[in-house]
Order: sequence, then C-alpha cells, then structure tokens
Amino acid sequence: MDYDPQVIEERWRERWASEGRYEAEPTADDGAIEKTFVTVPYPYPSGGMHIGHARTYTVPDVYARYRRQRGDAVLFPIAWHVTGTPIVGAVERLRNGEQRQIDSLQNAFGVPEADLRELETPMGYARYFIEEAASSYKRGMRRLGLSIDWRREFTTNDERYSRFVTWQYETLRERRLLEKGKHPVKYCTREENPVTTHDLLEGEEAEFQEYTLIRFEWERDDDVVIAPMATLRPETVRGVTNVYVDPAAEYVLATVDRESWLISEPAVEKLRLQQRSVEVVERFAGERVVGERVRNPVTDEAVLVFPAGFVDADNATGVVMSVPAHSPDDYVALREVQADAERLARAYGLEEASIRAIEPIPILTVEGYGTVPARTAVEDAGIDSSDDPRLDEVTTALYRDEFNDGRLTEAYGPFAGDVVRDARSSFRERHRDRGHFDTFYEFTEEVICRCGGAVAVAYQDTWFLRYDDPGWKEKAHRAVARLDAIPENTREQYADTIEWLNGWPCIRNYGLGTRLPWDPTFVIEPLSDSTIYMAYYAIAHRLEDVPVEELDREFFDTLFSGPEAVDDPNETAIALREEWEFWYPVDVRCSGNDLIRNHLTFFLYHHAELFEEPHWPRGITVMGMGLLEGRRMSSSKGHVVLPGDAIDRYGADTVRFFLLNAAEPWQDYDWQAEEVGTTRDQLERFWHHAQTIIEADRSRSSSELPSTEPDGGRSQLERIDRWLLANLQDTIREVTDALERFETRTASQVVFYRFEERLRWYRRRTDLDRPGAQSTLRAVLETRLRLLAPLIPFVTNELHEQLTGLPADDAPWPDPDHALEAPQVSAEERLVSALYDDIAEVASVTGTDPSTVRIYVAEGWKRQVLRAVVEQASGTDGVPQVGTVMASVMENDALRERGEEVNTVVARLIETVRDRGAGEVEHLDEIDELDVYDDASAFLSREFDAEVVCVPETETDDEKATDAIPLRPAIRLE
RNA sequence: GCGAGGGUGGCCGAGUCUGGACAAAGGCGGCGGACUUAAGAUCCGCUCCCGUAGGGGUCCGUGGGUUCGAAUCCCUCCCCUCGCACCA
Repeated sequence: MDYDPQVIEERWRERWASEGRYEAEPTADDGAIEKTFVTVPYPYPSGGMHIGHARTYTVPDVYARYRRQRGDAVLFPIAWHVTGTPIVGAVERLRNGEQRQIDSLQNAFGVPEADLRELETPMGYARYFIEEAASSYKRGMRRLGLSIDWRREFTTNDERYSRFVTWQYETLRERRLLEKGKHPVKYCTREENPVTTHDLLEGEEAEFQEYTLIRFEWERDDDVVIAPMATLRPETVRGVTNVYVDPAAEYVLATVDRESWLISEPAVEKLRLQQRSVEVVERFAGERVVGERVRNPVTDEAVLVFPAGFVDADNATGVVMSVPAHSPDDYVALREVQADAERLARAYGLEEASIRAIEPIPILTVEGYGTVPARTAVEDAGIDSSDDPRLDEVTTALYRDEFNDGRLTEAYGPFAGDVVRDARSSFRERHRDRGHFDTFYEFTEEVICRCGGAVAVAYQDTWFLRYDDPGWKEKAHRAVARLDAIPENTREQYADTIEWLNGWPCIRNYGLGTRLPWDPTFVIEPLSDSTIYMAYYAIAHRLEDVPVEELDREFFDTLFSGPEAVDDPNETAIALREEWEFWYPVDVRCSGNDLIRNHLTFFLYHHAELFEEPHWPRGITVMGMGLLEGRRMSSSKGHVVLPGDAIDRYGADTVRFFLLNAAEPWQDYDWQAEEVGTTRDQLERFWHHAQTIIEADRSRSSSELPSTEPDGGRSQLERIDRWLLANLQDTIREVTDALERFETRTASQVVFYRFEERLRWYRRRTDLDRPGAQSTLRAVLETRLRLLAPLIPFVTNELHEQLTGLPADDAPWPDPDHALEAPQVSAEERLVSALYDDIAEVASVTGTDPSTVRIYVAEGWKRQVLRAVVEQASGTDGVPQVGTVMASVMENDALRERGEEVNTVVARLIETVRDRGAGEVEHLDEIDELDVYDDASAFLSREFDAEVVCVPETETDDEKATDAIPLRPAIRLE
C-alpha cells in the first residue's frame, strides 16, 4: 500500500468530524478522570492563515492530543477576534479601490477577483477569512487536523460575548480599576478624526514624544508673556545662555488658557488639539522678538533672543532654548552668532560686547569629555560649521552619554550628583508642580494620513485600565509566581512587565467590538476585550439558548462567583457554573513570545482580579517566531506560505511534523521548502517500513496460532531484541517527559529520528526473519505509533488501525515496562559497536581487507583489576582515582608482582570506566565478554566478509593477544 | 543606553542548567559504494588535519582564570537578534 497522505488524511478528517471526536463534555466529577483545558489566542481574521499561524495552533493541539491519550477530558476551543480597526480599515481601503490592499489580498492569500465584493462589509470580510476563503483559518485548522471543539466558536463582535465583556468592564469600573484620564492619540487634522497606524500614508513608525515646555517669561509692556521653550532635556535648563527663534517664520502672541504665550503660528492648532484654548491676539515675523530678553523660571536669569535659521517653526512651539555647553548644535550656533555679533548688534540694537560675553554654562559632568562637553565633542570631531553633517552624529553620541553617565552639578540642589537618567523625570515633575514647566506632545517624524491631511497629536479624554494600581500589581505578581511558565526564563519577563506597566488606555473612537457600557461612543480595544474570554469558552455553546437580555451583571456574577453573590440568581447561570468550574482554570495557554509584554500579562492581571485564586491560569507556553526561507514572513509583500498549499503538496502530517520538529515551540524556526520535502520523504520511508511489518504480522497471524507461551514469546528474544526493547522503554519515558514540557522537537527527535537510527543498527545486526525479531519489530511499531500520534495524527491512526484494528487515538498512552529495561544489555551492545569501529578503523588505516578477524578477550588477573576499578568507581560517583585503585590492587600479591603491567591496565581501565555513565558502570564487571563477542560474530563476519574467531587471550600464543584489556579486546586481522 | 536571548564543524542545529562517553547528536549539502538499462527513490559507508594497528593534533566569537579535566563554571572584550509600549 502506497503512502498517499491526501487520501488517508481526508478519510480521518471526515471520520473525526462525523463522530464529533473532539467535542468536549465535562465528566462526572468522581475524580477518576482529569481534565485539561488548553487555549491559544483566537485568530484575527484581517487576512488569511499562513504557515506561522499553523504552528501556533498545532503546538497546543499536540498537547491536547497527548493529554487525551492519557485519558483526560480535554477542551481545545477556538473563536475569532474581530475587535478594533484592522478589519474596518482594510474594508475601507478596499472600498476605496486601493491597489496596495487588493494586491496584498490577491498575492498573499490568493483571493479571486470575484470574491472581492464579499469583502466590502467588516463582518463579511471577517467571515470570508474565518471560513470561506481557500486560505481561511477554519479550513486551515481542519485540514491540519486540529482537535478543536467547533461547537464553541464565536466572534468578539457577538451580542452575547459583548454582554460578557460588559460585565467585565462594569465590574472593573466599580472596583476603580478603570479610570478616566487623558492620553495622546494620532489625529487627522483634515478629517478631524483620530486615526490608527493602518490609516497612515507616512510616518507609520512615528512615536509620541513628550516635550517639556519651559515657561520662560518675557516682560512686554505691563504684560508677562510666556515663551515656552520646547525641549526633551529639561534638566539642562540651568545651562541656557540664550534662546532662538526663526526670524523668517510667522509667530503669534496668543491667549492660551488665559495667559499670554509667544509661539509659532503652526503651534496654535497643535495646542488646541492638546486641549488648550488658544486665541491669537497678534501676528508677526520671528524677527520681531530678536533682541528681547526672556527670564529663565528656574534660574531667574534673563537671556537674549537670537535669530537662527535652524529653528523649525513647525516643530513644537518654534521657540527653543540654547544650551551650548551640552548641545553641539547650540555650541556651533552660538559661535556663529558671536562671529556675526557686530551685524546683529547693529540690526537689533544690542550691545556687541554682551553678545560676545556669552559663555557656555556647564551643568553636568560626563566622563570622556572636558568641562564643556559640547566643545570637546565639536573640537574632537573637527567640526567648524553648523552645516557639517557630522554634527548630528556627535550630538546623538553626546546626548546618549550625558543621559547615561552625566552627573548634575551642585546647582541642582537635591539632584546634585545624580545621573541624568535617574533624575530627569523627577526633576521635571518637581518643576511642573511649581509651575515652571508644562507639557507638549509632538511626533518623532512627520505623519500624513491616507487622505493626505497632516496628522497631529491630540490629547484626549480616555479610560485607563489601572495596571499601575499597587493592589492589582501585587495580585498579578502572585499569579506569575504560581504559574508554570514555559520556558522558565519567561517568568521574569512577566514580572518585569508588571513592574513596567502604567495605565493602559483601553478604548478607541471606532472599530468593531464591545461598546463602553456607559459611553457607547467608545469601543473597548482589542487587547482589552480579550483577557478572560477563556472562561467564556467553557459555556459559549450553552449561551446560545439563553436570551441576550438575561445576560446581565447578575447572570455573570452568578456564573463566576456563585449563586450567593446575588439576590436572585438565574437558574441557567447556576447550572452553567458547574460546567465552567469543571473546565477552569486554564491549564495551558500557548501564545507568541511577543505577547508577554501585553496580552499575556493582561490575561494574568484580569484573572487575578476577577476570579478566585484556584481559577487563575496554571501555565503559559510561549512560542517563537517563524521565518520563511531565512526571511521574515510578510503578507503585504506576498512572502508567505499558505497551509492549504503546503498540505496539498506535502500532506498535513508532514506540515505538522516539520513545524513541530524545526525547533522547540519557544524558539524561532525557519520554513525551508527543501527541508519540508525531506520530512515528507522520511514519513514515507516510515510508512513503508510499517507496511512491511503490518503485512508480515497479517500473514503470520493468519498462518500461525497465537503464541500460547506464558511469557508471551519473550523466551524467543535474543540479546539484540532486548537491546531494542530496552531502548524503546527509554524512549517512552523521554517522549512523555518532553510532551509534558511542550518540547515537541525533543519528542519527535527521540521517538522518530533517534529511534530510526537504532532501528538501522538493529536491522544490520540481526536476522529479521526470526520470530523473536518479528514480534520485537511489531511491538516497537505499535508503541511508536502511539507516541507519535499527538504529533502526526493521520498517518499514525491509519497505521495503528491497520496493525491492531484500533485507531492510535483510542489506544492508551504507553507506560515503560520495567521488565524490559536492560542496562547491562545496553552496556554489552556498546562493546559490540566499539569493537566494530575498532576493526573498521584498523582495516582502513592499514589498508587491509581481512579474511580472518581474531578477537582476543582479556582474562585472568586483568578481570581482577577491572573489578577493583568498578568497585572504586561505584564508591566515588563514577570517577575512580588512580591512586586509590592502585592501592587496593597492590594489596593482592599476584598483581603486585606484575607491577608496571598492572599500572598500565589500571590507567586504561579508569579512562574507559570514566567514559561510562554511573548507571552502566556497575554492570561492567558482570559482562561475559567472550559470550557477547561470540554472539556478535555472525554479524561481524557479515559486515567484514571475513571469518571471525573469538578466543580468550590465555588460549593463544599470538603475541598480539597480550594487548587485550577488559572491555577492549585485542584484534588481529589476517 | 536599559532589558531579554544568542555567537558551536560547508550550512541548519543539539549539547551549556547538573564539567568527564565531545572531533562534538541529528538534518541538509558533498563524496564513495550497493541496487538500477538509466535517472529517481531506497540502503550502506565517509565527510577538521595527520597516521600501513584501534593512535595523535587542532577545534565550540575573543582574551584570561578555576579544575586532574571546560563547548559547558567565573571574569574581560567583540559581534548579532528582539523589546523599550498603547499596533494587533
């Protein structure tokens, strides 16, 4: 029978679906059956499924299948995340006929022209990629053979799900873990609307930058005008020697929140968006204020306003302060101003001397620079003009060094001696509280909306999840402490994330999802509506029968906290509570390692707050990223592989096996077509070997009576059979351990690749037609099929059923059989393979093709020495010392007489023994070497095409024989 | 800069926690052989250097150290990847 995965796999898919094989039900709670609840983040169908997703969902499937074989009730559900703007945005771009969007759908996911119309509503779009498209998630998941309970699927836009999220957010608000605050957002000034990253034409990488505004004061007539200097380095305020404006740009005098401010014209609109009232009073060119004096609020010093072409009136307030001691730009600019002092003095009515008198004011010391760091930086680089392109580099370098190593001077009082990185934010807070500083948001680069309008920072009212609440943080830490974090080194990352999290703005102005219950103009954003939905899975399919109106606060309070939590508990909720309690907590959540810093930590936070401790998550397994032929996958560039295509080409088992075996789940992996092809070949080879065994088994059982021997035929087993079966027991143990820890790669390496290697040796080593060999091979195949079933379910179920009449899924997980463990046999077999290598090496080095191989086995006193070494070794953890061994050996008169000879043998034996594991050492002196080599002589004779003779060294007069030492026979080739 | 993870043979990648079987698993690639009309598939062997007797030499980013013994432990330095947020 040929290996045809397409036929085999389709047959099993249909069988599983029609049997409802993976539909999970709670079992009677008599403690006899354990449960396992495994989840994976629900997919976001803003496009089709690619091969990276396939791995994400296959890893938990392996665990689900493994636990099922162990007898657990296993729940592995899935749903669909449609919250937020990505889908809405994609639909909009499609409606606008944007070619980039169309190309991406067609190239990456093979969407046919005719289907594009279906994608013109958000839920139509979502539905398409959930189940209709050739590249849809559901199709991909079914084809991969994921053991999902499909009855529980839902989307995050469903009415009932929204009621559940509503319950969550109302509860959090009541507990004051949800609070109102302000937050910067991207805002299109043309459409007058907030926008998301997907709506941008330019500046997708732009970040919000929080500028500090230093409120310099300009006394003008009787009025005090605030000149707000925008800076990212507020701690340099004491080093200001002057300020700059762009003389050619338009500036205004405006009333800002009832004060007079001097700002550039473009800053007016920005300030308005940042929730300030701004009325322009007067407009003029920047030149108008040159030569004025403004007073530093921190030092009380007044400094001059100079003109500078480098000032960008479009950035922040258009008024900047100059700190020549610490900014190479300012340093060079000041020198240029001073060189031009005469003209400036004349033009703006200043005293030339006061311009020339300006000196940089150092405010911090930093290693590797002089007292005026900017001067050092500029002079070392040999820069003498503000046009020098290297000015940027030295500026960046100096900013970095000052931030990390710069220590503030005495003038800073309480901050004196502090490193900037530690002092900056508290320094800023302090002066903000005193009314010296203000805040202004600006992007790091220009941002343009797809509509062509400029995007600015708007500072808006929003709701925050209080991840910074100390009580909540503490609970989250407790959830981390009791978590089974896989791999273990992620535990610290969760803890770090908790420490680092502040308030999280959890609503958006538009998008799909659940509305904020008390203000439906907002929608709860995707990372915030997906923190406890695993609880919803437990009862999702049951809620279908509950009228939506019944799903109120009390309903969910009853469901999750018990009937005593409310006055009038809903009967259905009480019934469903049992079901929920059966499945909860989540035993393992599998997710991408990039989600540690948000989703996974949120998941812990919300569970810790909303559920009792026994219902907190038990484990999280984190997964690595995928590469495609060494490069990052990218659906917009069409650099993707679709699971459907891969399955058509190689079969689902191959795709699974490759993904599971390419790396451990948490490591990054690389999809390489060539390697996948090899995997397919290996499965095919496995299939053919299995077929041979199955056929032999059939013809045997039809022609022979079943074995009636009381030991089940074990007496027919030879040493080499026992060796293979002993290996099988080790394999069972190792695979079980590996799967418990999600080490899918180790599991497949051990049971598949490493065992294939053992089988290769076995096949060479023995006559496979013996009944003992036949039954060994059959037993090995059956066990391996069960061990492989979680990884490659189609081919193993098929073969297991062919072999035993029962699918592998229905067969219990194998347990190691102690009667078959045989450490001594393993030690013996190592001697045979070492002997084989030695013969081969001698033959090759000497260039001989022997017709006779004589093997001389050490005897007599040498065995006594071995015994002494082994005794010492077992006393010292497997590491015998030469001195102690010699001492004990020399107590024996006969041995002492041999002196130097004994010494040599001891040294060599100690070396050999050290090379063995402690478990093996104790068996070494029990081995009957002659018997072992005799036993292997047929094999050796076949391999070397020579006569093989084993003789004790005492029974020959060949000089060579004296070279024999225990465990290392002497060899003569003739 | 801070935080996390890395640097192993032509390539990919185990090994590092818990030092000793490590010239270092496995795969890929390459070479040779068997089978075949041939190709493919499959099977076997070889694949750091030297060696006409099972041996020796060099090796795991760099440079030191600890140890009878270091890819593995400690220190120095160099390099790479990811994250430093409100995008899912």
